[in-house]
Order: sequence, then structure tokens, then C-alpha cells
Amino acid sequence: MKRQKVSNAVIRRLPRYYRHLTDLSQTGVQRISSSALGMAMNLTASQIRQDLSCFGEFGQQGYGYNVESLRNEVAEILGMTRAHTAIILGVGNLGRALIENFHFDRGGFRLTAAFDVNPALIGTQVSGVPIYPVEELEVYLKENPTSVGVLTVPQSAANDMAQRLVQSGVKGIWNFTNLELHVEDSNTVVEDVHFADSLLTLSYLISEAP
Amino acid sequence: MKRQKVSNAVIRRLPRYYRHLTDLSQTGVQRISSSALGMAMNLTASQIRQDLSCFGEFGQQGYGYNVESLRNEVAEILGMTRAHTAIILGVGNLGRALIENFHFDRGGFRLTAAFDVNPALIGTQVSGVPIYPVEELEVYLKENPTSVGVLTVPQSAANDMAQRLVQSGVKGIWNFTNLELHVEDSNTVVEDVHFADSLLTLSYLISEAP
DNA sequence: TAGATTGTTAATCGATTAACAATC
DNA sequence: TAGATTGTTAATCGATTAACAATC
Repeated sequence: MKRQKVSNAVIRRLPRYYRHLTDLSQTGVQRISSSALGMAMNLTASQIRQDLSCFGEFGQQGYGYNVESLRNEVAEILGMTRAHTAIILGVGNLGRALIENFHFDRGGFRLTAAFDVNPALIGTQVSGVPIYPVEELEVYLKENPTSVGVLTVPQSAANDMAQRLVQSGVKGIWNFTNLELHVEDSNTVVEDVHFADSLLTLSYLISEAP
Repeated sequence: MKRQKVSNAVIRRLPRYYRHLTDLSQTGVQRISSSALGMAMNLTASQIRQDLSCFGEFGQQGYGYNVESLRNEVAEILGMTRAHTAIILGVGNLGRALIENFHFDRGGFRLTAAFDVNPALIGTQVSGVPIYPVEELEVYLKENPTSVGVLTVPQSAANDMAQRLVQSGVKGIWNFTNLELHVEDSNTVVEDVHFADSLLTLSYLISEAP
């Protein structure tokens, strides 16, 4: 698999490709052309071929793409086969919602533990995920190297927690606090889910014209 | 306030401007230059001046921008002063998390009601927000024109619910189901919060190099 | 084989950056 | 006033689209 410099725009489209290919696969579609896929995804055929060409040659002239195998290729590109692991920091409503409802496994992740400060929660399990005291974070991460820390703690604890995750060497932080994390001089990647920004964007879009 | 064709890239930066200006304001900073703001936000000074010029002239030569008044301008641009209202569809973990923890008011929204199918929830309140049966959605929306429907229902109910919201004339749908909603021939705007896409992006970023 | 569709190179379009006159 | 910094126009860069030879 060749890796050129892949632009951010392309990277952000990859999960969408994966999602659409999964849909197609489940609908029993076996092959698809770039133009048909483009139609479904609201992209041009050119763009799809251009995007995919960053990673290899997955199609066949005169035929198109095999849905199942392209889906597998995209999964591979996305790192879904790397057996990533995740832990959740903060088991409030949002943390709990993610543990109970979000399918980490569908993204190739295994959710191995959660951490909280609330004594009432510690020692219990949510959907089979054990909840440990935050003090044990470093020890846990030492014994269980972890790909991603999911940050669902209150804002006041966010930067501190992020720091500790970085120090312990997680590869990524999935940030649900509405803060800009200040993670410097590390190669830990931060992916933000800024609810507030998203709502404000929607606010703008429905407020058009003064 | 002039409105040119504002690119999507610019729109997505507006909430970030607002967030940073709020931070600055809270820190007591009264004025800031495009270059200083750029430094803080990791943008070029040019870009900031270019972005803002889509909406008007908010700065002063030799001085820069007044933080408080620029913040107000951005709030205005984002439609935060329009007294928008929102309702939540689906009071599961995620819906509840949003009701209890998300500050709709900080985005200029008033959260007026929630809807669910669970008889045990109906008639109760969560953080002061009343929960009504979904059957009453249309009647409610008729009597209480609402800006945005927040979609936190199970995937199976998502498209149906979206359709009903559109039919009832909401201006926007804030979509937390991991589905591509099929909302056609309407001017209802859909803003997606795709957790799954976000996690896969992170997966890609931490999986670099084969 | 003929038709379809790829991967890729070239052309276009749009967004970001640089430069600078205007002016506080 | 002199220095700083804007808003805007021009230059550059990057991403999207179009075109087409290669080939299944």
C-alpha cells in the first residue's frame, strides 16, 4: 500500500467511503463503478478515483470496484485491522452513553476499561467494562498499552487528564470536552468532537440572511 | 452586515473564532491583532482578516480588534442572538447526556422539550425539560415553532423521525445517529455529528505507515 | 470484439498566503 | 508624528474536475 502525502480532505472522506461500502455490501451489491458510488455519495467519479489512487489500484477497467474487497481495503487503510484498544476517562452521562451504545468494535477498537473518580462507580461494570479509580490510570496503561483515550471528563479535568494520557504514551485522544487541548511536543494525535462548534455551525446555516 | 458567498471552510472556522474570543474575553484581554489571534488559533493573520472581511469591517488600523465587540459580531453572524429553540428526540443515554450537560443556552438556544416512546419517561422532566410522547410531536411543533430537532433516537427510527421533523418545518436537524439522513426537497439543514467517522479518522491517524 | 471504466495526467477552480496602500 | 495594523488586491498553492489512453 503506497502512502503519498494524503490530504486532510481525503482522510475525512475515508470513513464515509467505508460507511457507504458497508451499506452497499449489506444490500447485497457486489460491484460498483466510481460514477455510481459518486452518485450515492454526492461526489464526482473523478474525485473518488483520485482519492483511492492515493493508496493503490483497487479497481478494474471496464468493471469498476468489487464492493467487498474495496471495503476491506478501506478498512485496512483506516487501520481498522490493527486491533486498537481504547479506554474511557470519565463515566458521566456521555461516557456511559458511549460505553453502552457506541460500537467500538465496529471501528476495530476494543474498549478495555473506564476510569472515574466517583467511589460509587469504582469496582462496578458498565456493559462489561470495568471501572477503575483514576489514580490507577498510569499503572493500568503501563500494563495494558492502549491506543486511544476517550476524554469524557468535566472540562475542569480535561487538560490535566490529557497530559497524563500523553505522558503514558497513548497514540490518540478522542476529545469530547469542548476544549482545545494543549498537547505539545508529543506525537499523540487529538481528534476533537466539538458539540458546541457543530451546533453553532447549524445555527449559522439556519440563520441565513439578516 | 454584508453576506457574500461564504465558503464552507470559513463557516467551520466561525465557531472557533467565537470560542477563542470568549476565552480571551474571560482572560481579560481587551484587544487583539489578527497576527496574535492567528498565533493562538494556528491560522495566518491573512486568513483571519480574509475570513472576517466576508462579513464586514470589524478592526481598526494600527489597533487591531476589540475582543468584546468582535466576539459580539461573531455571535451575531452565527445567529446566536436569534432566540433559537431546540427539542430533543430520544431520551436515551445520549439524549439525557445532552439535556443534562450540554449548554444549549451558551449557543443561544433554548431547549424547550424532549420526546420519547418510553412510557416510564413520559410526563417526567430531566433538568427541567419536560418529556412528551412522540405522538404529540406534530401538535407540539405546530403550537411551538422550533428551530432545531436534535436527533438522538435509535438508528431504526432515525429516517422516519427526520421526515416528520422536516414535514413539521423545523429549520435544522442536529443528527447524532450515525446515518446519512435522506432529507430531500426541503430547505431543512442537517448537521451531522458522526462519532463513528470521527473515531475512524483517529484510527487512521494513529495507524500511519504500514 | 465492443463497451465500459479504470488510473493518471492536464486544466480549472477555489482557498490560502503575501503584499501593500490606506489610516488609525 | 511614527509605528502598527487593517482591508483588499494580487500571487500562490492545493484540491477538484475533466479528459483520455490503457485495458479488462
